Amino acid sequence: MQLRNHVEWALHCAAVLAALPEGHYLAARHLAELHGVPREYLAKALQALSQAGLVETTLGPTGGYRLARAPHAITFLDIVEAVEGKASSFECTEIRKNNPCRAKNTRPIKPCSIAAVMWKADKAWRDSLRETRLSDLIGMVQNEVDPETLKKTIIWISERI
Amino acid sequence: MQLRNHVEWALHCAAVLAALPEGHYLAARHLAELHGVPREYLAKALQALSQAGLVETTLGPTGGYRLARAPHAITFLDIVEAVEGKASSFECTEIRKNNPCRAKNTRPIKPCSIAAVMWKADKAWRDSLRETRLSDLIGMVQNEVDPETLKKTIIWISERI
DNA sequence: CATATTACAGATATTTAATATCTGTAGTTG
DNA sequence: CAACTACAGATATTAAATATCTGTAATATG
Repeated sequence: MQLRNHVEWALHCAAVLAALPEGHYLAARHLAELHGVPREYLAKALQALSQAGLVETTLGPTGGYRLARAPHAITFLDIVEAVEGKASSFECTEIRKNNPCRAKNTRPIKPCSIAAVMWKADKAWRDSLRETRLSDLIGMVQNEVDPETLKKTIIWISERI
Repeated sequence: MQLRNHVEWALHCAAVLAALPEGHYLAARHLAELHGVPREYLAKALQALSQAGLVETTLGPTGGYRLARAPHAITFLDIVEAVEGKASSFECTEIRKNNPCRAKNTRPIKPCSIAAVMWKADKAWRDSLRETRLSDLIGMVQNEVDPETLKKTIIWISERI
């Protein structure tokens, strides 16, 4: 069970957008170059964020993406669900109804307790993702990169917005 | 992000094995028929349980599978990890190192805080799965199926062990 | 107004993983 | 010995992830 790389890309892009000066847009082209990922494919992930209402876009030169809400109002879960979907990681296919001992016209089966356990775990995963907001990230990310690179990156971005 | 159907099958099979009378084996063929899934493919999931040491097997007629430990000593996580692996649902590909502003010989990057959040959520998922044991299931499953089917199923199994 | 640039939807191709089956081998029971 | 089992490994099929391409409409700038 692996999350798509879109999730990783979208999270890193969102972290960058969260640090962007107020009102400016950053284009998909620059986000792709900054992270070293294919531009056209990253665009799909960004469009998913757009459809979920997490980012705003504008066209033309100086166009691109910016957050639609304040960083503290966007959680990891928002982003993960935008690109990966809201469906549970466990799908119950009701194999109980394949039991050869079960009469066809038996009354509807009660909820599957195995599925319930799996769904509870899925909920725990989502609850955990909901606990962290983009605003929590800003300090962390700036602290984990070396100062020289951080300085250059800020300049690099400022030249493209 | 979807778990493989092997997970669902393995959990239902384990629930059946947990209810088996002491010392008896149930063959993959019967587990497949009971759940209405392809025998050869289910066998792969059962073999994964065997390799993880969760079930014991024996060959020949009357051969098959039984739990290697008491139901209270086997958790959902044991079974999920046996068939799905222990790798985290989030893989960090370190796209930070693709930053064009970063000098090649920069000292090793500190742990990625985005990955840390994702791994924490993965841990929350696993912690939740570890909370439920096969022994917890026995009562639940017997309560969710109608009495007539349950009775017939117990007989059906008893004729095959 | 003209040009360059953008997001975006949709189609298409490629690669990888999931699903499924088949074959042969070795051990077990009666 | 005959029938049955688990199991490893090879192979085939199907679906999903990954990646690219094309055309369209909107926007800023000169």
